[in-house]
This record gives sequence, structure tokens and C-alpha cells, in this order.
Amino acid sequence: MPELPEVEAFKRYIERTSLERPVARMEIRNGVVIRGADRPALIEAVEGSEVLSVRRRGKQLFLELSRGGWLTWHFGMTGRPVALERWDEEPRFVRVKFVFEHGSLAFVDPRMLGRIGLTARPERFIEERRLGPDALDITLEEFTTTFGASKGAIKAALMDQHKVAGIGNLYSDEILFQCRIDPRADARSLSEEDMRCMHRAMRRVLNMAISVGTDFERLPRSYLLRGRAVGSSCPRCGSLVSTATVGGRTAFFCPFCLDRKSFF
DNA sequence: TTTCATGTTCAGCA
DNA sequence: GTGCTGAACATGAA
Repeated sequence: MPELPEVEAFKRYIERTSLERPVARMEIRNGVVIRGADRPALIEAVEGSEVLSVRRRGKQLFLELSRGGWLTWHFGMTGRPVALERWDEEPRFVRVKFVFEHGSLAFVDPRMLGRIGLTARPERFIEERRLGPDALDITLEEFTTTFGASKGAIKAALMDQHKVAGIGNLYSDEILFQCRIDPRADARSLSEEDMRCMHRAMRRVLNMAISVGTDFERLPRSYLLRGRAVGSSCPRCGSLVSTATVGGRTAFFCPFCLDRKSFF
């Protein structure tokens, strides 16, 4: 479930359940999620350490280890952390498990598209991956500069983690819906007002999702996200929502609510 | 059985 | 370098 709001929820969950608990053992149930990492170094850094703090940049999480270094967690499409106490039954699809004296923290990921790694410092990791500023930190000025200069569909640009980090397929649809912007619109065709609207909507939507605990049912009725499905109707005008492939993903939008004519 | 999926990355091409 | 398309990754759910 991981775009920025979900990952922020994961961060708080880990802070609530797993800080300052020494890791007795790291169980790697499936090596796929640590592919690319130095396995011995990972185990060496983790075992005997406790997690001191958690940071987030976009969809990426960093766990500070007391013996030095930071764990990098990315949840892919189906990853999530699950804290377990002794009496809890282990869920399916546990790929890596950090075992404490009592209880554990599991990295659960059915599709195994998530990744766990190790880095000396979050800043270095962010630089290496060329991650853009976090979607909740980017200023209007930075936002306008970045997207005013980007070519191609605005939805694809919003999902580009190099430009701004944290927005994926679902939230990009919501942001554009709230601003009545066609997801296929060329970013360069957008006005200053569009830029301001997207920047504001981005912050509003992400913060709203965080505040409802990423439970879409608790979002305002005006949100497209609540009933995002083929055959559903627009929460604003009631007409049938359309889909289109943009940036390799399925975009949902209401063609009747758009501010401007379709571009095709 | 087939298709789609809240993500990232890479190859090939313009 | 930028952008687009398609595929790969690996699996569950509809």
C-alpha cells in the first residue's frame, strides 16, 4: 500500500512499536528483498543493534542503527511492516524478520518488490538514487521550476521520484482531479495557477490521507480515491469516470470535470 | 485461464 | 540528458 501517506504511517508504526529494542537475530526468509545488499554486512550491522530513529524521504524509509549505519526500507507495491509480540500469529509472506528479545518486527511483502538495504547515511542514499525533495517539503517555487520545465504528461512527471519524492499512481490521480487537470496534459502547457493548485492539492491530499490513517473510506466524499474503480462515477458531477494509460499506469479521471478540452 | 495491480529499473529508440 | 514504450521482477486476487 505504499505511497507517501502509507509510508509515513509505516514510519509512525515502527516508531511506536520497535524503537530501542535490541535485535537478537535477523531472519532472512527470502533473499529477494535484500538482493543488491551486502548480506554479511547487513547482518553484522543489524544484530546487536537497536533502531534509534526513523526517517522518511518520499516512499523511502531509513532506520538508524545504534551500532552505526542505516537500514533502507522500500516497500515496493505490497510491502508493509508488522510488529509481532510473542502471542501473535505470524502473517503470511514474512520475508525478513528482526527478532527482539520479546517480539519482532517483520517485513511482509507478498510480491517481493520491496527492498531492504544498508547505507552509511540517508543523504548519501538519496544522492545516489537522485531522489527529489519530499512531496511535503518542496516549496511552491521549487515545484513550479521543476514541473514548468518538464516535458510529457503531467501525471508521469508527478510520479517521477527524481522530480518530487512520494507520489505514485493513486495520489497523482487525486491531485490532478482536485485541480481539474487532464493527467495526459503536457506539463509545459499548464498555467501558474495550475502549478499553485497542484502544489496546494498535493499537500492537502497527502496530509488528509495521513490524518485518516490512509483509510480511503474516511476521506472526504469529494475525493476520487474513495471509489476509484472501473465503472464508478465522479464524486463531483456524477458522470462515469474514464481511464487512460499514462506513464505506464492506469489513470482515473473525470473527462467532464476537466478545466480544458482533451488534448486528443 | 487471463488480466490487473498503491513500484522501480533497464533496454531500446526518438 | 529527457521522454516514451515495453518488459522484467514475483505473486495474489478477481
